[in-house]
Amino acid sequence: MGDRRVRRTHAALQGALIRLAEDRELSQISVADVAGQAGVSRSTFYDHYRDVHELAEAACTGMIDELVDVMTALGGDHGTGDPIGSLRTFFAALAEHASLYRSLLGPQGSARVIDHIRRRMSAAALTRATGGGTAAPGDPLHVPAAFIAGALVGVATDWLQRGCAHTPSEMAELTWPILSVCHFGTRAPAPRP
Amino acid sequence: MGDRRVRRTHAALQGALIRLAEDRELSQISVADVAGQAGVSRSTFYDHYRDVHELAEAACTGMIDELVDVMTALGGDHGTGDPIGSLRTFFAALAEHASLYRSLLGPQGSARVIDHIRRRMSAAALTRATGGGTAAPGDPLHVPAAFIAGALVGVATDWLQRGCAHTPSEMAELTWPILSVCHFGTRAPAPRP
DNA sequence: TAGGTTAACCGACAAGTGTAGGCAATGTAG
DNA sequence: CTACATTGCCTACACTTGTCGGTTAACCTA
Repeated sequence: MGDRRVRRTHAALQGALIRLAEDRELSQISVADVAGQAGVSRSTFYDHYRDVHELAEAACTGMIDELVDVMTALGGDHGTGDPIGSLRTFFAALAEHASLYRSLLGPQGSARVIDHIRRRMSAAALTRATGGGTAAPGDPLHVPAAFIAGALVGVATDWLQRGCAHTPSEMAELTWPILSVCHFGTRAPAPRP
Repeated sequence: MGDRRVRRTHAALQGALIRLAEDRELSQISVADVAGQAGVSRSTFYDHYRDVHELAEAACTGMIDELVDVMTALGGDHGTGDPIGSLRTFFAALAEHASLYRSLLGPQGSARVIDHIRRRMSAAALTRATGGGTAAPGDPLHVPAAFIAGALVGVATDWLQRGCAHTPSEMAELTWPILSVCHFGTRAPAPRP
């Protein structure tokens, strides 16, 4: 199990895609491009991934931990931790590879990657909301989790598409006032009459 | 101007795509499929649209008015109107063409369509926030607009992917408590100390 | 209705996609 | 170290994609 050749090929393909997606739109990257950049034959690509989108999903799983962490680090109602600092880390991680994320999340990007990132962030928020426990498939807590995850993905995408007009710190300061009032850390949010 | 043939071909292609996307994933729909279903030659397709994603974007622009309207209809801080009713309309419009929207917004969907819907909803929210005026490119109000738009797209996508487990009314009731506290109708949101 | 305009179709082309079978090199287990 | 299993590569194939000119027919305007 865990053949060394497989790990090498996976790393080569994922690295090649990341490199290419930094100066080109994802839709303009062909399987042949990736295989060539990775020094791997085209048929080998298909031995591991079905298409470019599947590779992109695999490639970003190793990159988005910093993005997902923001969901668990956010204090929510409890006021613990440093939520603005977490948000700054979130936006800084995006800025670190701005052109890459713009290529993946923008209009020419991949619905698969967008869905994957949103899903992981939503799952993290849900885990936090249930206090580490697991939620039933029809649990209403899925709604606030998807709400927050989608909101942050939306803000991030909008920010990247505008060329990162604000600094990560400014974005954190602008986002927190809205996010803080979205009670997503409690099981029974109290409706406002 | 406005050649009748062009309108007919556009309608035929958009209708064909909508029909096909209702029982197949968007990624499994080829240009030849759409052209055949529309009774149009393949080269004619390329005379009007660059690829399936561009057609999908055009096809949904005529469908998402009900989705966009929720942004302007939401009362926000003013408490005017019937926000829960607007949200119900929003989710009901999604449910009306559930399999189509699932095909467009899901992992096998189109980043172009996702981005387009989010952008239009964000623009509507921004217009409402500025009271009908126009916002500068770097205006901080872009952040809450993108926040709300992304949140609703996220909730909608999550709901569709779970097979619409709740009714539109339930979704409206679940979404409103979170959405209502996100002050997006005022120019100067008051930060919480 | 007669005219020029232009959309739609056709055929063909290079390039990319996805799949299959066979072969050589590498890795792992014994 | 040896033997077996697996990986990666090569070749080849049918198919799709995106783009050309050139032709026919429909459309708008006057």
